[in-house]
Amino acid sequence: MAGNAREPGVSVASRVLAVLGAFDASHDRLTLSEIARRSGQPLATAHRLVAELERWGGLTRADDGAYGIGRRLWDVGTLARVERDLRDVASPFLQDVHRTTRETVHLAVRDGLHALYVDRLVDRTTAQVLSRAGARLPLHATAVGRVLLAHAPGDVVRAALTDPVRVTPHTITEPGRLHREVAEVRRRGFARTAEEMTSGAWSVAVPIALPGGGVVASLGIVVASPRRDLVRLVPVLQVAANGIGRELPPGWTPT
Amino acid sequence: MAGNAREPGVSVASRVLAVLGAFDASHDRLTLSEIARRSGQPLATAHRLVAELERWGGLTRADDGAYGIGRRLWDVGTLARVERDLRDVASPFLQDVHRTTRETVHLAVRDGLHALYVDRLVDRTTAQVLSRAGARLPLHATAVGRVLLAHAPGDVVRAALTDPVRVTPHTITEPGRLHREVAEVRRRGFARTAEEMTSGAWSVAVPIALPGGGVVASLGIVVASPRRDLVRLVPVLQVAANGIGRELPPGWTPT
DNA sequence: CCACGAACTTCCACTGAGCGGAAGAGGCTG
DNA sequence: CAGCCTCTTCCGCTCAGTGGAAGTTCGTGG
Repeated sequence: MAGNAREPGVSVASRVLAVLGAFDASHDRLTLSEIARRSGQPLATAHRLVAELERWGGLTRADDGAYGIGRRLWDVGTLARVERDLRDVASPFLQDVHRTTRETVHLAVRDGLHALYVDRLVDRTTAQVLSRAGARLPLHATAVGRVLLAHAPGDVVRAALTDPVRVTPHTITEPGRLHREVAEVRRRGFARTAEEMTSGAWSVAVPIALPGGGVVASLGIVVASPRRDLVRLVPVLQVAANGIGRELPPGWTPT
Repeated sequence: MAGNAREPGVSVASRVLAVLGAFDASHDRLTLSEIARRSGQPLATAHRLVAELERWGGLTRADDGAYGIGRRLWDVGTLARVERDLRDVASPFLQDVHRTTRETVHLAVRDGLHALYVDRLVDRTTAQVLSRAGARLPLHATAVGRVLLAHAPGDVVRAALTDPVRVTPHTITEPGRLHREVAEVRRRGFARTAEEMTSGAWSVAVPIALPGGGVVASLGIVVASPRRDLVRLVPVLQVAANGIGRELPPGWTPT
């Protein structure tokens, strides 16, 4: 009489992926029950899948019973090709920028309606105000995001600027003003934000374009004080951005 | 009369994982047929799984039809906790070392019988002689590997030094000599290699230990010429390694 | 121009792998 | 020690998954 009312139409593969999807930047350690809840699966089902993933090395279980992403998935992820090309090419330039400015440097691409941070460089002394690599932040409230938006298709811009989230008291959320701001970014070639994503963080960013002209990523810098001369750093970023663009494989596209 | 002779005992989850397992450092782009072959599955089966993975964002398909690891898996991998803690803590120190020496810096942990490179910093100008982050190299032929070996359990040392692979003409492969070398590394606190893994690459490495004493990782530097004074860099590495060890969460362990 | 092969995509009916409710085990708390 | 939580194990029903085969697309060379 074992009960059974299996929800139909759900493939096993998608259940496995739902388990992985239960993890995100703010939930990188989950107990079995949390995984079950977040992936929308019965406990017993989650249990079986999690056990299998753990056996393979995709998940690891800590002493306290919580699961985390395992080494095996880490290194599979490492193989993601395009982000890797970009990171490899960009890495020395990020170091150059960091060396001359001593500030936090960010490299981001657009992923749908988010800025995806593919690399960053922080100073040991600097407060860890911002996103780790792999983080996704809204396009409208970050300098790199605005740059990416300024070079995105019209429908993406419209979607991103419809009902933008207020993140801090300084976040600009009026669509009209954001549209003007984005146009301005396109015109002058760099974006600027002041405490719109994180209190105590000011930022500038420039586009990274291929020699052909397509903008594929954005390079930004974040400082922890409202420096009047932040725009003076723009040329430094531009030199680095040009260098990165030139060294990327010709037809490079994100994803 | 659809034929059917399903191989029993193979779970769907393991099939999905087999697909992911088909990718590795030297096979980061695969066609459907290659995936099917490498994961040991019928083409139709691989096709279905791959399609589902692609829909989720775990794989991406390039214009030429080849599949690669997708963004979604990249960022799930990014969440792997422990390596991330280590990388986050170590990153500024790697930059310090790189800034003062201008040489390639490597951070590795032991994963079974391999040195797993969790981070690296290369100079733009330096020849890209070595491993990317995520690479696994043999323990016996790399400086970081020898350091890790010097602080590994006896059975690991024996396993690693049984029939060691010859990678270059300079690779030391006599087990006896390697055992003595490893003991020497443990005694003097750093390891040194000369073109044993890559021709034209010389290296030194030191252990990263927790305040409690356990060695959890290794920090190394690689140069492209046989500098007599390579050992002079050891103190720099040690300062950085001590700093990393101190900042790691108290009971930190790899994996 | 067509035959051939290789890689990919779609189809479909059979069947065992997966399902999940339930019960049991362990652990913490008041 | 009762109540509550999380985790683990069990098991018989059933539908999701399976994979051979046929169809499609593309490139090659005769």
